[in-house]
Amino acid sequence: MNQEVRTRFAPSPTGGLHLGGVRTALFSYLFAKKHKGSFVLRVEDTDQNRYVEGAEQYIIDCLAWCGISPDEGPHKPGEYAPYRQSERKLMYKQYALQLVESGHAYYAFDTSEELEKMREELKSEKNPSPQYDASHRMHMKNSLSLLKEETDKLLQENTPYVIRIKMPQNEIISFNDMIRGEIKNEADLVDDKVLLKADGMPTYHLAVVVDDYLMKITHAFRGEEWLPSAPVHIKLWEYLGWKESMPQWAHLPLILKPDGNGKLSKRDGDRLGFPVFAMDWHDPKTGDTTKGFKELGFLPEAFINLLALLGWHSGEEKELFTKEELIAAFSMERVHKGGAKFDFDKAKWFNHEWIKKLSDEDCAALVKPILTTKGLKIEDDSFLIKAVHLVKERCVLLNDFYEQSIYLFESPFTFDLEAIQAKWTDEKKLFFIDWINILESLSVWQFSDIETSFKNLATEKNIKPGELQLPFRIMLVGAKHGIGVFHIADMIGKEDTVNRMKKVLGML
RNA sequence: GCCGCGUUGGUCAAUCGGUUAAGACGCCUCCCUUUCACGGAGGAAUGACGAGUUCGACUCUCGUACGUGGUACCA
Repeated sequence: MNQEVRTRFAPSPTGGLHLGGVRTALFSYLFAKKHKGSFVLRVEDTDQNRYVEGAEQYIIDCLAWCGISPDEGPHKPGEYAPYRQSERKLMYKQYALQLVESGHAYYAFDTSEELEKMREELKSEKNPSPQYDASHRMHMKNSLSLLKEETDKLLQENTPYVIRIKMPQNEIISFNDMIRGEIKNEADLVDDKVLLKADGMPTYHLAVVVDDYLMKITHAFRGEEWLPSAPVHIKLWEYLGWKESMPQWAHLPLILKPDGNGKLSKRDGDRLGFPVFAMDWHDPKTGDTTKGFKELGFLPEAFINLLALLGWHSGEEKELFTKEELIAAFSMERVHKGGAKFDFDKAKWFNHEWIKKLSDEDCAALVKPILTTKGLKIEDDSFLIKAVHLVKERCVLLNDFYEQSIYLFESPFTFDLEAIQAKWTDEKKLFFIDWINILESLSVWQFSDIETSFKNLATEKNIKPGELQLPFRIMLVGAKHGIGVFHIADMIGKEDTVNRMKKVLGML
């Protein structure tokens, strides 16, 4: 069977897009592209209580930023539209009813109070979470326990109901996971999950099966947290008569918090000072903004690169991959089973490497808006490109370019005079006075002439050039950091160089 | 509680029965640079535990421990 590979990313639009979500999307994308297939975005908005305004567009924006845009989705309808589950509401009901008719599902009329009462009464130390399953369903109010006339009457009276799957008894449900191999579950241990809610919306369980079938999904990737409900989905595929078309499942390992154990949450990011969302998320309900990798100064190339290496490994020593290289190298056999702790230091290392790989021109284009919003005036793009070239290797995040290059654009306001005064002498002062005269007489202002005149004069005055470089640096930068001093002088020009020198000389 | 999944240095990880158990991040030392980085050279640091299979086990099997996920009319 040479059918086209189709994978999907199916998030629910309830808030910011988590690292783990992006990685699931990334792996689905890489797998699809590796096999020349399609990657679909399906919005799982079946819980109307959790719907958050703007979250869907935000997800689309995040994927676009990462460079893993879906081939089909609500924003780009293909032949399986609509891609929003709320808009497919009516389709699900017919399948739920089909299941009732074939005896694999049933109506349940229990109110939430009754369910709660059942759980409360059955709860014991040995069984802290009683389930709605074969052992109890005949004691509940449903079309299995009720007479047919009673059920019909309730339905005619428009009594609210849900449709639940009737899980089989004495059966081992097994399936093959692409990452974990054969997974077995005892059907008796799985409860009769709700398929169709009282509001007519499907639950995830029904919707994921129906949509994966209708959208011809061939490989379904999702987080490990779905493993326990997989048997329900397997039975659904079977009961609906679609078993031959069931996608291959892959349950991805979790991304864990760096300290301790457990799933990485937004709270961990806040606590430990790093983002968890791909891009800034503005919560319309609380008005809060949560920082994203993009706004912190990450490159999308670095972001997907680091995510790909969290749970997957090529087997070779190479760690830096472009998206195309990831597509070429990706394989499910090399995806890990165990969860990976997120390491922000390593994440920053990836970004640093990617910044160094970026061309000066491309880098400058990304840096320009950052510098201008922080108040720097950039009149000349070629100057910016030169500046970027000079400071690039010391910037880990795009935002670092501001403090690493500000002295190329503006004169410093504060000076670390102590650093000069510690070893200051009259001879050194005379040196700078004489050197200013020489610099002012230079007809051409260029790196090599500046450096040569500096060294020649130092030799002439019998002072070690190194002893003079630190004071010179403080005059130009204000502090003990930055690129080579003669490069700075070259960049800021004769007038500015001399002015900065005179200003500090006057302070000593 | 029950069920599922997992477990190689601090972290990411290679190894698909035989190696001195790679490499990267981070950390430490030194060199380069009289700034800060980059770069270079070194260093410390790993198979949860117990059985079994085998000539031989990090690799296979079982058990234990630990961790984690699930146990909703949320996904």
